[in-house]
Amino acid sequence: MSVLLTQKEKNMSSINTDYNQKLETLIGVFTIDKGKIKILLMRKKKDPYKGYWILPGEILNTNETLEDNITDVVCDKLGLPTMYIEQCYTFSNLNRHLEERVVATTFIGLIDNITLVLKKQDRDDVEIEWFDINAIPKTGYDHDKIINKLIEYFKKRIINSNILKILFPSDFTLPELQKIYEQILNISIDRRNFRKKLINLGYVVDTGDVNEGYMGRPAKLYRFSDDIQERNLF
Amino acid sequence: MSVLLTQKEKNMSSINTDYNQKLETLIGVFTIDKGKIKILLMRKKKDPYKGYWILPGEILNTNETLEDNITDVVCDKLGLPTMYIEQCYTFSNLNRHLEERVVATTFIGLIDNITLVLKKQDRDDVEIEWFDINAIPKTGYDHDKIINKLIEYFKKRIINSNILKILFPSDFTLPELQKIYEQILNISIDRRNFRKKLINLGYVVDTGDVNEGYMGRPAKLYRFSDDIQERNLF
DNA sequence: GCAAAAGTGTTTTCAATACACCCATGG
DNA sequence: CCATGGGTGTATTGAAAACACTTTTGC
Repeated sequence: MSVLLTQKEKNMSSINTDYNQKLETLIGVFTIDKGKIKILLMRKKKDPYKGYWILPGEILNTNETLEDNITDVVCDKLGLPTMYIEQCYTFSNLNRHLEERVVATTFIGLIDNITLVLKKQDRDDVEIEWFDINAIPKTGYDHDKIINKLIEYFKKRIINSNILKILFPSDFTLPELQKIYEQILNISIDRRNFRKKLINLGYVVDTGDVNEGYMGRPAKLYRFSDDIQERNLF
Repeated sequence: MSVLLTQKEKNMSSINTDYNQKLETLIGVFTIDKGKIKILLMRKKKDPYKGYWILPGEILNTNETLEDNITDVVCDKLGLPTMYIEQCYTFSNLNRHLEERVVATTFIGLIDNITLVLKKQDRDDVEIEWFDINAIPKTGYDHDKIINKLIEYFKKRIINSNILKILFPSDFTLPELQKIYEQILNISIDRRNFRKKLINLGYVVDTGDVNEGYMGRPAKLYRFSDDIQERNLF
Protein backbone atom coordinates (compact mmCIF):
# COMPACT_ATOMS: atom_id res chain seq x y z
CA MET A 1 0.00 0.00 0.00
CA SER A 2 1.41 3.33 -1.02
CA VAL A 3 -0.94 5.46 1.06
CA LEU A 4 -0.49 6.17 4.72
CA LEU A 5 -3.71 8.04 5.44
CA THR A 6 -6.12 6.69 8.01
CA GLN A 7 -9.57 5.69 6.93
CA LYS A 8 -11.03 8.90 8.42
CA GLU A 9 -8.63 11.15 6.52
CA LYS A 10 -9.40 9.33 3.34
CA ASN A 11 -13.13 9.72 3.83
CA MET A 12 -12.60 13.44 4.28
CA SER A 13 -10.49 13.79 1.18
CA SER A 14 -13.08 11.94 -0.86
CA ILE A 15 -15.64 14.60 0.08
CA ASN A 16 -13.32 17.18 -1.48
CA THR A 17 -15.09 18.83 -4.41
CA ASP A 18 -11.89 19.08 -6.43
CA TYR A 19 -12.06 15.56 -7.68
CA ASN A 20 -9.50 15.90 -10.41
CA GLN A 21 -9.23 12.56 -12.10
CA LYS A 22 -10.39 11.31 -15.45
CA LEU A 23 -11.11 8.03 -17.08
CA GLU A 24 -9.88 7.07 -20.50
CA THR A 25 -10.34 4.07 -22.75
CA LEU A 26 -7.58 2.35 -24.69
CA ILE A 27 -7.93 -0.42 -27.23
CA GLY A 28 -5.53 -2.94 -28.69
CA VAL A 29 -6.99 -4.00 -32.04
CA PHE A 30 -5.54 -7.33 -33.15
CA THR A 31 -5.54 -9.06 -36.48
CA ILE A 32 -3.69 -11.92 -38.11
CA ASP A 33 -2.00 -11.23 -41.40
CA LYS A 34 0.01 -13.88 -43.25
CA GLY A 35 0.58 -15.86 -40.08
CA LYS A 36 1.73 -12.82 -38.08
CA ILE A 37 -0.17 -11.37 -35.14
CA LYS A 38 -0.47 -7.61 -35.46
CA ILE A 39 -1.69 -4.77 -33.29
CA LEU A 40 -2.90 -1.37 -34.45
CA LEU A 41 -1.12 1.67 -33.04
CA MET A 42 -1.57 5.37 -33.62
CA ARG A 43 1.14 7.99 -33.92
CA LYS A 44 0.85 10.95 -31.58
CA LYS A 45 0.87 14.31 -33.39
CA LYS A 46 1.29 16.65 -30.43
CA ASP A 47 3.36 16.85 -27.30
CA PRO A 48 3.68 15.19 -24.91
CA TYR A 49 5.13 12.12 -26.63
CA LYS A 50 4.86 13.70 -30.08
CA GLY A 51 5.90 11.18 -32.73
CA TYR A 52 5.61 8.24 -30.34
CA TRP A 53 3.14 5.42 -30.91
CA ILE A 54 0.17 4.91 -28.62
CA LEU A 55 -2.94 2.78 -28.29
CA PRO A 56 -6.07 4.39 -29.72
CA GLY A 57 -8.46 5.66 -27.07
CA GLU A 58 -10.29 8.61 -25.68
CA ILE A 59 -11.28 10.39 -22.49
CA LEU A 60 -14.60 9.07 -21.20
CA ASN A 61 -17.50 11.52 -21.26
CA THR A 62 -20.04 11.58 -18.50
CA ASN A 63 -22.84 10.61 -20.83
CA GLU A 64 -21.49 7.37 -22.28
CA THR A 65 -20.39 3.98 -21.10
CA LEU A 66 -16.85 2.70 -21.58
CA GLU A 67 -18.14 0.30 -24.21
CA ASP A 68 -19.97 3.04 -26.14
CA ASN A 69 -16.87 5.17 -25.97
CA ILE A 70 -14.54 2.51 -27.31
CA THR A 71 -16.99 1.59 -30.05
CA ASP A 72 -16.90 5.23 -31.16
CA VAL A 73 -13.11 5.25 -31.06
CA VAL A 74 -12.99 2.25 -33.36
CA CYS A 75 -15.43 3.85 -35.76
CA ASP A 76 -14.45 7.54 -35.66
CA LYS A 77 -10.73 7.54 -35.00
CA LEU A 78 -9.78 4.34 -36.75
CA GLY A 79 -12.43 4.17 -39.47
CA LEU A 80 -12.87 0.46 -38.82
CA PRO A 81 -16.12 -1.51 -38.90
CA THR A 82 -17.82 -2.84 -35.79
CA MET A 83 -15.74 -5.64 -34.36
CA TYR A 84 -15.67 -8.08 -31.48
CA ILE A 85 -14.51 -6.30 -28.31
CA GLU A 86 -13.69 -7.46 -24.78
CA GLN A 87 -12.90 -5.40 -21.74
CA CYS A 88 -9.52 -6.29 -20.32
CA TYR A 89 -8.03 -4.44 -17.35
CA THR A 90 -8.20 -1.05 -15.67
CA PHE A 91 -4.86 0.67 -15.00
CA SER A 92 -4.70 3.22 -12.21
CA ASN A 93 -1.03 3.96 -11.52
CA LEU A 94 -0.63 7.49 -10.20
CA ASN A 95 1.94 8.69 -12.71
CA ARG A 96 0.33 7.46 -15.91
CA HIS A 97 -0.05 10.99 -17.26
CA LEU A 98 2.16 13.95 -16.46
CA GLU A 99 -0.36 16.71 -15.73
CA GLU A 100 -3.33 14.99 -14.17
CA ARG A 101 -4.56 11.68 -12.86
CA VAL A 102 -6.04 9.50 -15.60
CA VAL A 103 -7.28 5.97 -15.06
CA ALA A 104 -7.41 3.78 -18.17
CA THR A 105 -9.82 0.97 -18.94
CA THR A 106 -8.43 -1.19 -21.70
CA PHE A 107 -10.03 -3.37 -24.35
CA ILE A 108 -8.99 -5.81 -27.00
CA GLY A 109 -10.68 -5.78 -30.39
CA LEU A 110 -10.51 -8.56 -32.96
CA ILE A 111 -10.83 -8.11 -36.70
CA ASP A 112 -10.18 -10.67 -39.39
CA ASN A 113 -7.98 -9.79 -42.29
CA ILE A 114 -10.67 -10.14 -44.95
CA THR A 115 -13.05 -7.67 -43.34
CA LEU A 116 -10.06 -5.42 -42.72
CA VAL A 117 -8.97 -5.29 -46.34
CA LEU A 118 -12.48 -4.57 -47.55
CA LYS A 119 -13.23 -1.79 -45.10
CA LYS A 120 -9.86 -0.14 -44.66
CA GLN A 121 -9.92 3.54 -45.45
CA ASP A 122 -6.94 5.84 -45.64
CA ARG A 123 -7.39 8.84 -43.44
CA ASP A 124 -5.09 11.82 -43.55
CA ASP A 125 -5.93 13.14 -40.08
CA VAL A 126 -4.56 10.18 -38.15
CA GLU A 127 -1.50 8.06 -38.75
CA ILE A 128 -2.25 4.46 -37.85
CA GLU A 129 -0.19 1.37 -38.55
CA TRP A 130 -0.19 -2.37 -37.87
CA PHE A 131 2.81 -3.69 -35.95
CA ASP A 132 3.94 -7.24 -35.48
CA ILE A 133 3.53 -7.94 -31.76
CA ASN A 134 7.22 -8.90 -31.67
CA ALA A 135 8.28 -5.52 -33.04
CA ILE A 136 6.46 -2.84 -31.08
CA PRO A 137 7.88 0.65 -31.75
CA LYS A 138 8.72 3.33 -29.20
CA THR A 139 5.54 4.10 -27.26
CA GLY A 140 4.30 7.04 -25.21
CA TYR A 141 2.95 7.14 -21.65
CA ASP A 142 2.84 3.70 -20.02
CA HIS A 143 1.50 2.12 -23.19
CA ASP A 144 4.42 -0.25 -23.47
CA LYS A 145 3.35 -1.95 -20.27
CA ILE A 146 -0.30 -1.87 -21.30
CA ILE A 147 0.42 -3.25 -24.77
CA ASN A 148 2.29 -6.14 -23.18
CA LYS A 149 -0.64 -6.89 -20.92
CA LEU A 150 -3.05 -6.75 -23.86
CA ILE A 151 -0.83 -9.08 -25.87
CA GLU A 152 -0.74 -11.53 -22.97
CA TYR A 153 -4.51 -11.32 -22.65
CA PHE A 154 -4.94 -11.81 -26.40
CA LYS A 155 -2.67 -14.85 -26.36
CA LYS A 156 -4.69 -16.45 -23.59
CA ARG A 157 -7.93 -15.81 -25.42
CA ILE A 158 -6.93 -16.85 -28.92
CA ILE A 159 -6.52 -20.47 -27.86
CA ASN A 160 -10.30 -20.49 -27.52
CA SER A 161 -12.16 -21.98 -30.45
CA ASN A 162 -14.72 -19.16 -30.62
CA ILE A 163 -12.08 -16.44 -30.74
CA LEU A 164 -10.22 -18.29 -33.48
CA LYS A 165 -13.42 -18.45 -35.47
CA ILE A 166 -13.69 -14.66 -35.31
CA LEU A 167 -10.15 -14.22 -36.57
CA PHE A 168 -10.44 -16.93 -39.23
CA PRO A 169 -13.99 -16.60 -40.54
CA SER A 170 -13.37 -18.76 -43.63
CA ASP A 171 -10.90 -20.18 -46.10
CA PHE A 172 -7.79 -20.60 -44.05
CA THR A 173 -5.19 -23.33 -44.35
CA LEU A 174 -4.27 -25.65 -41.53
CA PRO A 175 -0.53 -24.86 -41.69
CA GLU A 176 -1.47 -21.19 -41.28
CA LEU A 177 -3.56 -21.91 -38.18
CA GLN A 178 -0.87 -24.18 -36.81
CA LYS A 179 1.76 -21.46 -37.09
CA ILE A 180 -0.38 -19.19 -34.90
CA TYR A 181 -0.55 -21.83 -32.18
CA GLU A 182 3.16 -22.43 -32.41
CA GLN A 183 3.91 -18.73 -32.05
CA ILE A 184 1.60 -18.24 -29.11
CA LEU A 185 2.42 -21.35 -27.13
CA ASN A 186 6.04 -21.25 -28.19
CA ILE A 187 6.03 -24.93 -29.07
CA SER A 188 6.16 -26.92 -32.27
CA ILE A 189 3.30 -29.19 -33.17
CA ASP A 190 3.37 -32.27 -35.37
CA ARG A 191 1.53 -31.50 -38.60
CA ARG A 192 -0.28 -34.84 -38.71
CA ASN A 193 -1.47 -34.64 -35.13
CA PHE A 194 -2.61 -31.07 -35.60
CA ARG A 195 -4.74 -31.95 -38.63
CA LYS A 196 -6.12 -35.03 -36.93
CA LYS A 197 -7.24 -32.99 -33.95
CA LEU A 198 -9.00 -30.24 -35.84
CA ILE A 199 -10.55 -32.41 -38.54
CA ASN A 200 -11.44 -35.57 -36.58
CA LEU A 201 -12.87 -33.62 -33.65
CA GLY A 202 -15.04 -31.72 -36.10
CA TYR A 203 -13.78 -28.20 -35.55
CA VAL A 204 -12.97 -27.50 -39.18
CA VAL A 205 -14.35 -28.68 -42.50
CA ASP A 206 -12.78 -28.84 -45.94
CA THR A 207 -14.19 -26.20 -48.29
CA GLY A 208 -13.03 -28.07 -51.40
CA ASP A 209 -10.91 -25.14 -52.53
CA VAL A 210 -7.16 -24.82 -52.41
CA ASN A 211 -4.75 -22.02 -51.85
CA GLU A 212 -2.87 -21.70 -55.15
CA GLY A 213 -0.09 -19.41 -56.24
CA TYR A 214 2.34 -19.98 -53.40
CA MET A 215 5.46 -22.04 -53.46
CA GLY A 216 5.13 -25.77 -52.90
CA ARG A 217 2.03 -27.89 -52.96
CA PRO A 218 -1.19 -25.87 -52.62
CA ALA A 219 -2.84 -26.14 -49.22
CA LYS A 220 -6.47 -27.09 -48.80
CA LEU A 221 -8.75 -24.38 -47.52
CA TYR A 222 -10.88 -24.97 -44.44
CA ARG A 223 -13.47 -23.12 -42.43
CA PHE A 224 -14.65 -23.60 -38.85
CA SER A 225 -17.76 -25.73 -38.48
CA ASP A 226 -20.97 -23.82 -37.92
CA ASP A 227 -21.67 -25.09 -34.46
CA ILE A 228 -18.51 -25.65 -32.47
CA GLN A 229 -18.41 -25.69 -28.71
CA GLU A 230 -16.35 -23.05 -26.95
CA ARG A 231 -13.17 -24.73 -25.79
CA ASN A 232 -9.47 -24.12 -25.45
CA LEU A 233 -8.07 -26.29 -28.22
CA PHE A 234 -4.55 -26.56 -26.78
CA MET B 1 -24.20 3.15 -29.00
CA SER B 2 -26.32 5.35 -26.84
CA VAL B 3 -24.63 8.61 -27.76
CA LEU B 4 -25.37 10.60 -30.85
CA LEU B 5 -22.73 13.32 -30.58
CA THR B 6 -20.20 13.75 -33.34
CA GLN B 7 -16.54 13.31 -32.59
CA LYS B 8 -16.02 17.07 -32.53
CA GLU B 9 -18.83 17.66 -30.03
CA LYS B 10 -17.47 14.95 -27.82
CA ASN B 11 -13.99 16.40 -27.86
CA MET B 12 -15.43 19.73 -26.80
CA SER B 13 -17.43 18.27 -23.97
CA SER B 14 -14.41 16.44 -22.67
CA ILE B 15 -12.60 19.76 -22.28
CA ASN B 16 -15.43 20.88 -20.02
CA THR B 17 -14.06 21.59 -16.54
CA ASP B 18 -17.15 20.19 -14.86
CA TYR B 19 -16.01 16.63 -15.12
CA ASN B 20 -18.44 15.21 -12.63
CA GLN B 21 -17.78 11.51 -12.46
CA LYS B 22 -16.18 9.35 -9.84
CA LEU B 23 -14.57 5.96 -9.65
CA GLU B 24 -15.35 3.44 -6.96
CA THR B 25 -14.04 0.01 -6.10
CA LEU B 26 -16.19 -2.97 -5.15
CA ILE B 27 -15.03 -6.34 -3.93
CA GLY B 28 -16.64 -9.74 -3.73
CA VAL B 29 -14.78 -11.67 -1.03
CA PHE B 30 -15.30 -15.39 -1.43
CA THR B 31 -14.67 -18.26 0.92
CA ILE B 32 -15.66 -21.90 1.17
CA ASP B 33 -17.27 -23.04 4.37
CA LYS B 34 -18.44 -26.62 4.90
CA GLY B 35 -18.70 -27.22 1.16
CA LYS B 36 -20.67 -24.03 0.51
CA ILE B 37 -19.37 -21.09 -1.50
CA LYS B 38 -20.00 -17.83 0.32
CA ILE B 39 -19.64 -14.16 -0.47
CA LEU B 40 -19.25 -11.32 2.03
CA LEU B 41 -21.81 -8.51 1.88
CA MET B 42 -22.24 -5.38 3.92
CA ARG B 43 -25.50 -3.85 5.11
CA LYS B 44 -26.09 -0.25 4.17
CA LYS B 45 -26.82 1.96 7.18
CA LYS B 46 -27.98 5.14 5.42
CA ASP B 47 -30.21 6.08 2.52
CA PRO B 48 -30.24 5.48 -0.34
CA TYR B 49 -30.78 1.72 -0.10
CA LYS B 50 -30.73 1.79 3.70
CA GLY B 51 -30.96 -1.76 5.07
CA TYR B 52 -30.09 -3.31 1.71
CA TRP B 53 -26.97 -5.41 1.23
CA ILE B 54 -24.09 -4.20 -0.93
CA LEU B 55 -20.59 -5.18 -1.93
CA PRO B 56 -17.87 -3.56 0.19
CA GLY B 57 -16.01 -0.78 -1.60
CA GLU B 58 -15.06 2.83 -1.58
CA ILE B 59 -14.70 5.92 -3.74
CA LEU B 60 -11.23 6.11 -5.28
CA ASN B 61 -9.04 8.94 -4.08
CA THR B 62 -6.73 10.75 -6.46
CA ASN B 63 -3.65 9.65 -4.56
CA GLU B 64 -4.08 5.88 -4.60
CA THR B 65 -4.38 3.09 -7.12
CA LEU B 66 -7.46 0.89 -7.38
CA GLU B 67 -5.48 -1.97 -5.88
CA ASP B 68 -4.29 0.11 -2.90
CA ASN B 69 -7.81 1.28 -2.37
CA ILE B 70 -9.35 -2.16 -2.33
CA THR B 71 -6.59 -3.48 -0.06
CA ASP B 72 -7.52 -0.75 2.39
CA VAL B 73 -11.21 -1.61 2.13
CA VAL B 74 -10.45 -5.22 3.00
CA CYS B 75 -8.33 -4.16 5.96
CA ASP B 76 -10.19 -1.12 7.31
CA LYS B 77 -13.84 -1.78 6.53
CA LEU B 78 -13.86 -5.53 6.79
CA GLY B 79 -11.15 -6.13 9.34
CA LEU B 80 -9.80 -9.01 7.26
CA PRO B 81 -6.17 -9.96 6.69
CA THR B 82 -4.37 -9.46 3.40
CA MET B 83 -5.77 -11.88 0.88
CA TYR B 84 -5.40 -12.88 -2.75
CA ILE B 85 -7.14 -10.32 -4.97
CA GLU B 86 -7.85 -10.13 -8.70
CA GLN B 87 -9.30 -7.29 -10.70
CA CYS B 88 -12.41 -8.34 -12.52
CA TYR B 89 -14.48 -5.89 -14.58
CA THR B 90 -15.24 -2.18 -14.74
CA PHE B 91 -18.92 -1.21 -14.82
CA SER B 92 -19.85 2.11 -16.37
CA ASN B 93 -23.61 2.15 -16.89
CA LEU B 94 -24.94 5.68 -16.70
CA ASN B 95 -27.58 5.08 -14.05
CA ARG B 96 -25.56 3.12 -11.52
CA HIS B 97 -25.99 5.77 -8.85
CA LEU B 98 -28.90 8.15 -8.49
CA GLU B 99 -27.19 11.48 -7.92
CA GLU B 100 -23.99 11.36 -9.89
CA ARG B 101 -22.06 9.28 -12.36
CA VAL B 102 -19.94 6.62 -10.66
CA VAL B 103 -17.88 4.04 -12.52
CA ALA B 104 -17.06 0.88 -10.55
CA THR B 105 -13.99 -1.31 -10.85
CA THR B 106 -14.66 -4.67 -9.27
CA PHE B 107 -12.43 -7.26 -7.65
CA ILE B 108 -12.69 -10.74 -6.26
CA GLY B 109 -10.88 -11.66 -3.07
CA LEU B 110 -10.20 -15.18 -1.84
CA ILE B 111 -9.78 -16.21 1.76
CA ASP B 112 -9.60 -19.70 3.15
CA ASN B 113 -11.79 -20.65 6.05
CA ILE B 114 -8.94 -21.37 8.45
CA THR B 115 -7.35 -17.95 8.09
CA LEU B 116 -10.82 -16.46 8.30
CA VAL B 117 -11.69 -18.08 11.62
CA LEU B 118 -8.41 -17.05 13.15
CA LYS B 119 -8.51 -13.43 12.10
CA LYS B 120 -12.21 -12.63 12.19
CA GLN B 121 -13.03 -9.71 14.40
CA ASP B 122 -16.48 -8.49 15.33
CA ARG B 123 -16.90 -4.84 14.56
CA ASP B 124 -19.85 -2.83 15.74
CA ASP B 125 -19.55 -0.04 13.17
CA VAL B 126 -20.27 -2.20 10.14
CA GLU B 127 -22.68 -5.07 9.69
CA ILE B 128 -21.13 -7.71 7.46
CA GLU B 129 -22.30 -11.23 6.75
CA TRP B 130 -21.43 -14.23 4.63
CA PHE B 131 -24.11 -15.38 2.19
CA ASP B 132 -24.36 -18.60 0.27
CA ILE B 133 -24.01 -17.63 -3.39
CA ASN B 134 -27.32 -19.36 -4.03
CA ALA B 135 -29.12 -17.19 -1.47
CA ILE B 136 -28.14 -13.59 -2.11
CA PRO B 137 -30.33 -11.13 -0.16
CA LYS B 138 -31.94 -7.94 -1.47
CA THR B 139 -29.17 -5.70 -2.76
CA GLY B 140 -28.80 -1.98 -3.38
CA TYR B 141 -27.72 -0.11 -6.54
CA ASP B 142 -26.85 -2.46 -9.41
CA HIS B 143 -25.01 -4.80 -7.08
CA ASP B 144 -27.22 -7.72 -7.92
CA LYS B 145 -25.94 -7.68 -11.48
CA ILE B 146 -22.38 -7.11 -10.31
CA ILE B 147 -22.55 -9.91 -7.74
CA ASN B 148 -23.73 -12.28 -10.44
CA LYS B 149 -20.85 -11.31 -12.67
CA LEU B 150 -18.37 -11.77 -9.81
CA ILE B 151 -19.84 -15.18 -9.01
CA GLU B 152 -19.49 -16.19 -12.65
CA TYR B 153 -15.91 -14.95 -12.67
CA PHE B 154 -15.16 -16.78 -9.44
CA LYS B 155 -16.62 -20.01 -10.81
CA LYS B 156 -14.43 -19.80 -13.89
CA ARG B 157 -11.35 -19.17 -11.81
CA ILE B 158 -11.85 -21.73 -9.07
CA ILE B 159 -11.40 -24.60 -11.52
CA ASN B 160 -7.79 -23.53 -11.67
CA SER B 161 -5.42 -25.56 -9.51
CA ASN B 162 -3.64 -22.51 -8.10
CA ILE B 163 -6.86 -20.82 -7.02
CA LEU B 164 -8.02 -24.00 -5.33
CA LYS B 165 -4.77 -24.14 -3.44
CA ILE B 166 -5.46 -20.68 -2.04
CA LEU B 167 -8.92 -21.70 -0.86
CA PHE B 168 -7.79 -25.08 0.48
CA PRO B 169 -4.36 -24.43 1.96
CA SER B 170 -4.24 -27.71 3.87
CA ASP B 171 -6.12 -30.57 5.45
CA PHE B 172 -9.15 -30.90 3.27
CA THR B 173 -10.98 -34.06 2.34
CA LEU B 174 -11.47 -35.21 -1.22
CA PRO B 175 -15.27 -35.51 -0.91
CA GLU B 176 -15.31 -31.88 0.22
CA LEU B 177 -13.30 -30.77 -2.80
CA GLN B 178 -15.43 -32.89 -5.09
CA LYS B 179 -18.63 -31.25 -3.86
CA ILE B 180 -17.27 -27.85 -4.87
CA TYR B 181 -16.61 -29.04 -8.40
CA GLU B 182 -20.03 -30.61 -8.60
CA GLN B 183 -21.71 -27.39 -7.48
CA ILE B 184 -19.77 -25.20 -9.87
CA LEU B 185 -19.90 -27.34 -12.96
CA ASN B 186 -23.37 -28.61 -12.11
CA ILE B 187 -22.38 -32.21 -12.80
CA SER B 188 -21.83 -35.29 -10.68
CA ILE B 189 -18.43 -36.92 -10.64
CA ASP B 190 -17.57 -40.53 -9.84
CA ARG B 191 -15.78 -40.68 -6.48
CA ARG B 192 -13.18 -43.20 -7.63
CA ASN B 193 -12.31 -41.30 -10.78
CA PHE B 194 -12.09 -38.03 -8.90
CA ARG B 195 -9.62 -39.46 -6.38
CA LYS B 196 -7.61 -41.13 -9.12
CA LYS B 197 -7.23 -37.87 -10.99
CA LEU B 198 -6.11 -35.75 -8.07
CA ILE B 199 -3.89 -38.36 -6.43
CA ASN B 200 -2.37 -40.13 -9.45
CA LEU B 201 -1.66 -36.88 -11.27
CA GLY B 202 0.13 -35.65 -8.19
CA TYR B 203 -2.02 -32.65 -7.32
CA VAL B 204 -2.74 -33.69 -3.75
CA VAL B 205 -0.90 -35.73 -1.13
CA ASP B 206 -2.16 -37.65 1.87
CA THR B 207 -1.29 -35.92 5.15
CA GLY B 208 -1.76 -39.12 7.16
CA ASP B 209 -4.45 -37.52 9.29
CA VAL B 210 -8.18 -38.16 9.17
CA ASN B 211 -11.23 -36.05 9.69
CA GLU B 212 -12.89 -37.57 12.77
CA GLY B 213 -16.08 -36.64 14.56
CA TYR B 214 -18.46 -36.67 11.62
CA MET B 215 -20.95 -39.31 10.71
CA GLY B 216 -19.75 -42.27 8.70
CA ARG B 217 -16.21 -43.41 8.07
CA PRO B 218 -13.66 -40.66 8.71
CA ALA B 219 -12.23 -39.10 5.55
CA LYS B 220 -8.51 -38.85 4.93
CA LEU B 221 -7.06 -35.37 4.95
CA TYR B 222 -5.06 -34.11 1.99
CA ARG B 223 -3.12 -31.04 1.01
CA PHE B 224 -2.09 -29.73 -2.39
CA SER B 225 1.42 -30.64 -3.47
CA ASP B 226 4.02 -27.93 -3.06
CA ASP B 227 4.79 -27.49 -6.70
CA ILE B 228 1.76 -27.98 -8.88
CA GLN B 229 1.43 -26.53 -12.33
CA GLU B 230 -1.33 -24.02 -12.95
CA ARG B 231 -4.06 -25.84 -14.83
CA ASN B 232 -7.82 -26.09 -15.06
CA LEU B 233 -8.46 -29.47 -13.47
CA PHE B 234 -11.89 -30.00 -15.05
C1' DG C 1 14.23 -32.64 -61.86
C1' DC C 2 14.61 -30.29 -57.78
C1' DA C 3 13.28 -27.31 -54.11
C1' DA C 4 9.48 -26.02 -51.26
C1' DA C 5 5.56 -26.87 -48.73
C1' DA C 6 1.44 -29.94 -47.90
C1' DG C 7 -0.84 -34.24 -47.41
C1' DT C 8 -1.37 -38.95 -45.27
C1' DG C 9 -1.61 -43.74 -41.58
C1' DT C 10 -0.18 -46.57 -37.76
C1' DT C 11 1.36 -47.57 -33.20
C1' DT C 12 1.89 -46.39 -28.42
C1' DT C 13 0.83 -44.06 -24.26
C1' DC C 14 -1.97 -42.19 -20.86
C1' DA C 15 -5.78 -39.89 -19.12
C1' DA C 16 -11.02 -40.22 -18.93
C1' DT C 17 -14.90 -43.02 -18.16
C1' DA C 18 -17.75 -46.65 -16.39
C1' DC C 19 -18.80 -49.64 -12.88
C1' DA C 20 -19.83 -52.51 -7.54
C1' DC C 21 -18.29 -53.88 -3.27
C1' DC C 22 -16.06 -53.36 1.27
C1' DC C 23 -14.67 -50.40 5.44
C1' DA C 24 -14.79 -47.29 9.56
C1' DT C 25 -17.29 -44.69 12.53
C1' DG C 26 -21.52 -42.86 15.50
C1' DG C 27 -25.67 -43.78 17.42
C1' DC D 1 -26.49 -53.86 14.09
C1' DC D 2 -27.54 -50.52 11.06
C1' DA D 3 -27.26 -46.16 8.87
C1' DT D 4 -24.05 -42.97 7.01
C1' DG D 5 -20.42 -41.64 4.35
C1' DG D 6 -15.56 -42.95 2.72
C1' DG D 7 -12.26 -45.91 0.53
C1' DT D 8 -10.62 -49.13 -3.21
C1' DG D 9 -9.47 -51.83 -8.35
C1' DT D 10 -10.18 -53.16 -13.10
C1' DA D 11 -11.46 -52.97 -17.78
C1' DT D 12 -12.67 -50.00 -21.71
C1' DT D 13 -12.57 -46.00 -24.53
C1' DG D 14 -10.62 -42.27 -26.80
C1' DA D 15 -7.61 -38.56 -27.35
C1' DA D 16 -2.58 -37.21 -27.37
C1' DA D 17 1.96 -38.14 -28.87
C1' DA D 18 5.52 -40.15 -31.63
C1' DC D 19 7.06 -41.14 -36.01
C1' DA D 20 8.61 -41.13 -42.14
C1' DC D 21 7.32 -41.12 -46.66
C1' DT D 22 4.62 -39.48 -50.65
C1' DT D 23 2.27 -35.69 -53.43
C1' DT D 24 1.65 -31.33 -55.74
C1' DT D 25 3.09 -27.24 -57.35
C1' DG D 26 6.63 -23.35 -59.20
C1' DC D 27 10.83 -22.61 -61.18
